[in-house]
Amino acid sequence: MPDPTSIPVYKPQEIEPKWQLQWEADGIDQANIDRKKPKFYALTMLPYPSGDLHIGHWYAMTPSDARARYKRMRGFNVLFPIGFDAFGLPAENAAIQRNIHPKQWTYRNIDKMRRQLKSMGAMFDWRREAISADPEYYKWTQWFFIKFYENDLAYQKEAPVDFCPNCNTTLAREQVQGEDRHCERCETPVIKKNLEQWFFRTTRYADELLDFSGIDWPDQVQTLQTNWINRSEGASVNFKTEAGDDIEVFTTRPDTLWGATFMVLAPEHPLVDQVTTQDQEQAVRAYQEQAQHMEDIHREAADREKTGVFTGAYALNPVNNQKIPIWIADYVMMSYGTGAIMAVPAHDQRDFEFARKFNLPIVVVIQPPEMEEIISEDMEAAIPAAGAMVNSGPLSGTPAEEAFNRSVAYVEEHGAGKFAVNYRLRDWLISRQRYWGAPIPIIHCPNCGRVPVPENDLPVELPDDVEWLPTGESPLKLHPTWRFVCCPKCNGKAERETDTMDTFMCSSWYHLRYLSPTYDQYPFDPKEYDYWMPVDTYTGGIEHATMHLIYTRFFHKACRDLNITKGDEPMLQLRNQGMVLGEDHEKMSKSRGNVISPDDLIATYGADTVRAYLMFFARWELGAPWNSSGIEGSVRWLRKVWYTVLEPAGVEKPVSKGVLRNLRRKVHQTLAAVTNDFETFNFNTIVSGLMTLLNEMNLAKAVGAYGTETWQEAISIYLRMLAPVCPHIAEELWARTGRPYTIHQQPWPEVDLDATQEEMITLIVQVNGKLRDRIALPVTISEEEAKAAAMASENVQNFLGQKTPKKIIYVSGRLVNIVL
RNA sequence: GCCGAAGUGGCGGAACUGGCAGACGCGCACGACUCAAACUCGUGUGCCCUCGGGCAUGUGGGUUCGAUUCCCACCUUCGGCACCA
Repeated sequence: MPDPTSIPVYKPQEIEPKWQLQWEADGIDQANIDRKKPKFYALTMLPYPSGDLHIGHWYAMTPSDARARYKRMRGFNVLFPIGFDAFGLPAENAAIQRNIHPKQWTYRNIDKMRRQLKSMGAMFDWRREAISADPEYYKWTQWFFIKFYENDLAYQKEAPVDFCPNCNTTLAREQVQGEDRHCERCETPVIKKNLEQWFFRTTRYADELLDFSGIDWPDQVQTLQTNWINRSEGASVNFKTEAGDDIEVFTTRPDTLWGATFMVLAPEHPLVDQVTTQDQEQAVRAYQEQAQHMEDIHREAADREKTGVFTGAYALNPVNNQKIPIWIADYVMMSYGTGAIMAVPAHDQRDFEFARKFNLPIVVVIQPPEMEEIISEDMEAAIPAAGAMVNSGPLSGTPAEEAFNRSVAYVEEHGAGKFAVNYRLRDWLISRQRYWGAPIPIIHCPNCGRVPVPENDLPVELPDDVEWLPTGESPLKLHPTWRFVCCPKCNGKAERETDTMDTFMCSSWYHLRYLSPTYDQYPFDPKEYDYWMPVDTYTGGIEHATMHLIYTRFFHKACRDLNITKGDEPMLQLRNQGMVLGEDHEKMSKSRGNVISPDDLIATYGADTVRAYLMFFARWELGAPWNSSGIEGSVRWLRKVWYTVLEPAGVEKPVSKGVLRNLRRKVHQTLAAVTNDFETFNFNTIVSGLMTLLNEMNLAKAVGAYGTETWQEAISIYLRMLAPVCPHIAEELWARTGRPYTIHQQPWPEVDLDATQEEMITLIVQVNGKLRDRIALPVTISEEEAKAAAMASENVQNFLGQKTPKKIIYVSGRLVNIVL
């Protein structure tokens, strides 16, 4: 009998740092161009350096790392980089609250998080780390801005923008959330401000962004992006006021044009002042003021009663020259379409409600075939359905199918409008009135206008000596020297732009900076680009569906058109993980006190156990609540792995061939399943498969399989399957069983298909679809033999009684169903 | 209101292409080891039962020899959008 005390104890706290240092010293995770191998660029969304790596980071990154490791063992040359999204508001808030410079706060946090990230044992190539707040990084962020500016993809305009009074900065439309339109970061309701702001022309790419045909992205993300962009086809139609001013409207129902009985402008519409008559001026002003106050919170709540005011002016319906009143009402949004609508109360519910409230005429112009003739006086609601056109002058009688096209053709022929496409997507507002971001590299010159900073002068570095005064203005505006410069063109007195860029700008191209973070001739080394791009698998949270993931696609396409990048899409495959909730099933937060700290977990259990549990305990894309006792299962599993491999069996009797054949079958069946699961992101069944196999191995070990050739193969395959999930223990056991360093550069084992074949089947015997018996039979059984065996079953006979079966269904090798 | 996702034991979850529902793990119960406890190991664990079986995958229908899986309607939860013209 072996002496049990001679078996070393599994001490993850000892072996994990040991291997991490070894791997780093040997550079086994360094990714270098190697044209002999197929490349694989695996990317996990870069973290914000908040100062503490939380369990959500681990949950997102561990399976991504495991899959990258798996791909490497499959023979790919894998790039799996990491960096930090280091600009942004929290650093500045810390500066104000705790009197620490944002740079210092950020880089201190990065140091801490780098240590925490390393404790995961991920295969990050740290030589490629990129930090968006480094001048060497944001030099290129600024360079991209200038390229966009020079090619009319960036522009400045005064616009009503969403402004967070708490964060003291503007927000992109998608950073404003909920019915009360609050700031995504601090939940303060936003206000509207008219400001000169910088925008990127994302709308130019709206149509192309709707095309997902070249990429393997989750349906959910495609849906979210499609809804966000919200493309609608219709017509833009020009209405003239009696005074001759043009009011352009967009409509998706040009077939209802003859039913337009009034017009509505948004209260902020620029023409309102111009068209309003003297009589109505006071009422209009009052309404505008009221709308401006309301706007902040309630205006977009759909169930409000309609309100509005007549401007006193009239427009002419271009198709029938009818004189129709122009109203203003807050149910028309300045931010959508043209901020003006033609109102067709008979066929639009909102217009209907408005017309009823203010006694405006309702004219039916569409007659759906299945309805009786509609009398406008009797209507209780608008009729939005399609139908033949009626009361529509020359187009009366046009059937539903032709109504759209013929009415568009009609307005086009009469010069009143044209076919048009409208999007909900808006241009991306990138200006931020904050310090801790990449300065927008523009100089405002009284003579030359907006002048881009010459490339040689990049980066426009952030000054370190800044003060935070409670004025609500960016410290850059208050800096005595930074702001005032000479114009690069005329050398006259000029001023720098003091807005910085939205941090989503930095994260739109970080996957390119990873390729060559120290390269100083260009944002990236073209050689590296040509080898590694595009990203093969991108992983991260679904919350970025309508922000980062739209921006980065836009960015790539814009750069493609500027001959900077190649191909239509930056990331071929996208997968999203879910969220780890607290044990109370609530979202983890400090205030709830339900936060699980990964640092504590690795101190207690070791990284491998935490990795294994995170991959096992939930479906990755869904997430689940944390369970403190659940992790004990992973602890036991790895301990069992340890002893299964290292502890001799002490069984004397010779093992049977059947046991070995059975073991080998289980090993190769598991290998096939695990391989498939890695490809399809089913991480939880990878671990459960390995647990099941370990149990089988221990059964075989108990009857003498230990030490045989089959056992050796089982161990070799088992450890290699384990390596991506739990890299440290796999390496340790690989070394302790005398196998060559390093397990992480071993080939993924090949499935022996012959070995996976079963010799026996369990035939399921049903009577009328209900399970009545199970019979073990050789896999070679014929249909007749199987049916005969089923009929011979005692239990089946009990159910059969005197009856003769109507039909006997046979599913080869699986089941017999006897139908009475 | 519209769009999308998800509903399976006490819990997290598994189930290939329509074919044994509940793999794996947690928890729980009992047993072994121990002076004792923890650890570890073993056994059991959907519900009901007259021990033959019956009922069970959100609810109600349907298709089928057979449905967690396909179809229809509905309910609940979560996410997104929302007076979108």
